[in-house]
Amino acid sequence: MSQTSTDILREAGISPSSQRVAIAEFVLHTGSHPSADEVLVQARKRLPGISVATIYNTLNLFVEHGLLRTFSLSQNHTVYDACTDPHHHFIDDETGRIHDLPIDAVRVSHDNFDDFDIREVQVVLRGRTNPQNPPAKLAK
Amino acid sequence: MSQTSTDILREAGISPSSQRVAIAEFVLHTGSHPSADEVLVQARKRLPGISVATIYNTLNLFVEHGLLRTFSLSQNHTVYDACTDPHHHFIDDETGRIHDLPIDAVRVSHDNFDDFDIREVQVVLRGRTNPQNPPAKLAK
DNA sequence: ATCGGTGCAAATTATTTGCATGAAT
DNA sequence: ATTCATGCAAATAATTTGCACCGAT
Repeated sequence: MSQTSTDILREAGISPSSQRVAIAEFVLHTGSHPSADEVLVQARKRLPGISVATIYNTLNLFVEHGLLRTFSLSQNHTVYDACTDPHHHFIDDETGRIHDLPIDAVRVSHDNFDDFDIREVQVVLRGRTNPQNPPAKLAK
Repeated sequence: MSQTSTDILREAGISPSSQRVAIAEFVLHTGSHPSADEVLVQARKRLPGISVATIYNTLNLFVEHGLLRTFSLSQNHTVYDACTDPHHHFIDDETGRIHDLPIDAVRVSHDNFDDFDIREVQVVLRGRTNPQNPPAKLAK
């Protein structure tokens, strides 16, 4: 980690309270796409008393300051994605797990629409994760 | 309308109770992408006493039987989309309104992934709706 | 009378609001 | 002493569960 969470928060213009650092420590450095609930569990490992409301408010704050992006999946799951390089997503139908795909693995082109000014293109691929992978990858 | 809601429900293997018909009547025929709440309002116009739980349970039932698809937008909004022809979506940043795009207005190609078996490709474009349209379209 | 299907009240889960506390001037 | 930021309890909104009722056998 080249920069501490505290530094990242300061640079984003957020004052680094202990609660915020506890949350940042996990959510800005995980490759997973955690829900608010998962963030709560991890943050409590560092700061046991932290409240649910603070998790939500802090995650919203991070989103407003561009440190995170929300990603709204099927019904009951809003998920947070650390804003690193742009990428696309694959969602496993069975487990719901989200995998990042390199941006250039998916190409999109579209017509010009008179009525729409397009700012962002979001591609979600869905399907199954193959059990019979290249064996090397299965090694544990 | 070539087929009544009752017929559609029967064909899908759902017995057409009055509540279900009241919901189907709106949600299977609207071009909009209503939330559960909007469905509630419309269904109550036909059947004033219908409960919120019935709306949710019925919408879930329709989804299971392939009559609807859910579409999960930013945080607090799950929305239902009648399963007609495949299409993509444009979401207005300001209003949150969803517009359908013809399927062939967007082209996607992607690498073959060893690990993933892709069943569905979902493209969401986001941005602003242009106020300065071809004037004809603005006429009211 | 029993059983499966239906609808809804109540319970649960997710998220936001508003206020109490503390730090900075 | 006043102001503003912060965190959290409580309120609200969204969704699911489980049971009571009704119609068919």
